[in-house]
Amino acid sequence: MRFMTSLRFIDVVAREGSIRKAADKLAITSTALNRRILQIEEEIGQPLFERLPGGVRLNTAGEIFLQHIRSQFADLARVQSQIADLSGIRRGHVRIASGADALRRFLPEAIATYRGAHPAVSFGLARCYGEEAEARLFSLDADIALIFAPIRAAHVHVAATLRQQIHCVMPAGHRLAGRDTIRIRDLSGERVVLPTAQSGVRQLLDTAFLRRSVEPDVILESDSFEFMQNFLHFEPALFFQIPIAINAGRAVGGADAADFDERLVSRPVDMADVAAGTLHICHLKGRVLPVAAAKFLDDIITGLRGRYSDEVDQ
Amino acid sequence: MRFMTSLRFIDVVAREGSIRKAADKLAITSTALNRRILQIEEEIGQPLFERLPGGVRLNTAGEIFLQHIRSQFADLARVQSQIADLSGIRRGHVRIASGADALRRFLPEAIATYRGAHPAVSFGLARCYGEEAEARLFSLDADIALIFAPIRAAHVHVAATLRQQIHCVMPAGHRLAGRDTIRIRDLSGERVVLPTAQSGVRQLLDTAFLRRSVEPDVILESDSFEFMQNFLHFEPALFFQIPIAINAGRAVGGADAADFDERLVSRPVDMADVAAGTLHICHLKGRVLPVAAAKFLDDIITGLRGRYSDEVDQ
DNA sequence: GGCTGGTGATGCATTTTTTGCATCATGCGC
DNA sequence: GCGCATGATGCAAAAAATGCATCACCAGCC
Repeated sequence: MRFMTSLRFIDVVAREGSIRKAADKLAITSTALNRRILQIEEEIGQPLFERLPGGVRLNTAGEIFLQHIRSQFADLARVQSQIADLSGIRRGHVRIASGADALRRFLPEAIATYRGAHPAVSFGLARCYGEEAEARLFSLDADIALIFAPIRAAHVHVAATLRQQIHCVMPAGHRLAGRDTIRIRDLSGERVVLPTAQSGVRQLLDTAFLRRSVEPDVILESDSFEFMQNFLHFEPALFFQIPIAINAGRAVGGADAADFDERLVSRPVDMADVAAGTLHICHLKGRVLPVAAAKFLDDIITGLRGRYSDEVDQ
Repeated sequence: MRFMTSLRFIDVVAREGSIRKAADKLAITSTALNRRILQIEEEIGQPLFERLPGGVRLNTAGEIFLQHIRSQFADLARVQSQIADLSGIRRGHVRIASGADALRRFLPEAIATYRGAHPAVSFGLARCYGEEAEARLFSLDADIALIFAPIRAAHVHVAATLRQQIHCVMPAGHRLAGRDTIRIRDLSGERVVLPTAQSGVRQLLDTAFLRRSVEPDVILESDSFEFMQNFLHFEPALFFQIPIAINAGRAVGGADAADFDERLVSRPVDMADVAAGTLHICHLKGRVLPVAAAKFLDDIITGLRGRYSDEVDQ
């Protein structure tokens, strides 16, 4: 879009914090970029950046204007996708910010299914924790966010929630594998593998450990569920996931979960010990999503309701 | 705003229905304008106009895109007003679409009061009937609408309502001037002056006449309240208004309404005959108004609540 | 105190883009 | 069929954006 280049430039300058660096990134000279910015500032009637010896930084007016620019871009994308939709083929690009839980099985399957119906739609996925996911919604770098943690910011609209009980995953031969449910007191002294402190699963577990005064033997912390799961093949230990991370939305069980690692079993942690967490499926409040994103959002919500019925709220 | 000229051009072409006419209006040649449009269509990837022998007309994609353009302009205005507000002085331009009722006394006073506090804010007023006012909100040609009629469109957000009983205005010496309230049956055969059929007041009256099988002697129809009121000085007749049109929001009475024409008196029409109408104060649903418009809206609503207390709803 | 390495701003020549004129092709109304 | 309107296009002139070289400024550092 030719007529938005100057605006895109401002966005890049703001992100880079320097006109010269931004010019490099944009493959133009710093002087051309500088003059575009000066021109826009003149048209606005006020400077948007404060000039520091080490570069530039947005002032308050700039912050307001940048937010406007980003919303314009997002809205243009929506309009383009809507126009493309007129010709029958659904086009577009859907940007998702997701925690590590949903991207294991659920999102790959959901995206593949959607792309089966609409091959012209492309996807972008950023793996991040709740707070960053919310920030991405706000800066319009993401259309949809899947957050397994409480929602902090008021600008986030929760389109649907999915209650998820924490499950304990262990080697098939583990002494706790015979239980139907796992109690927190069973974990005392057990070797456990935990997600990092920012993770929603970890926060629920930490609360439970504290409340029951249980101190497990934490032998590994990681932000990668895949790594932790593979680790269990080499050293017997317990680790924790929510159902959606274990198999793409089907009921959790032993043998019937075909795509789940056969050498591992998962057992729910007793609800009396650990409260169920909530997966929030969100977008930015007040925003009209592009057609592709809106339909994808619909699809995953109806898909989840079909599989989880009771646990999905809207 | 240099970077939006092409978009503004599209808006003008769409309104004019012809590239050449639009080019005249924009003081450029038709070829330059034509090429700008071709360029944008190429960037979008689809034509926005269909070419007819007598000019151009938006196609579906064009309709979508034009709506986007208008919302961009409105949003830019909001951003500019917000940025200007940073410097302490409130600037901006508020565009109001109002029926003839509110612009008699209420709006002039409200605008003057507001401008007393914020002299850098300018106003635009378009007098129109309900349906057009709603269209103006939608096309972003108006920020705020005051409509004394039922709201038809779903895209209109009603920020506040004001119930208004219809009053009958007549020369001080009229035989009905002695009554406390006017009954519809009193009007049978009386000479009356009525607003045009699109007016909310007229619609309420027509319903009442029909229901009570009363046929007054309609000697004049007009869309100008001022004209009708002045007419009463030359030929005794009855005409009808709502309180807000008679005096800028104060209780309606005889002598205490100082700014009301002294040779005329107004009496409420009995509520058993004519239902009270509703003045709707609205803006476009989902839209964030510019600072100046938002504050003005607040002001008039709180102002009305102060005067009318009971009849104002939010 | 001066030097270095970074920043954004500016004058001037060059390149790219936009504009205007003249003209063409087309379709409606009389 | 003619007149008159429309939008599209080739080509030269005007305008705008760009790139180069350079200036002015500031922080950190020796």
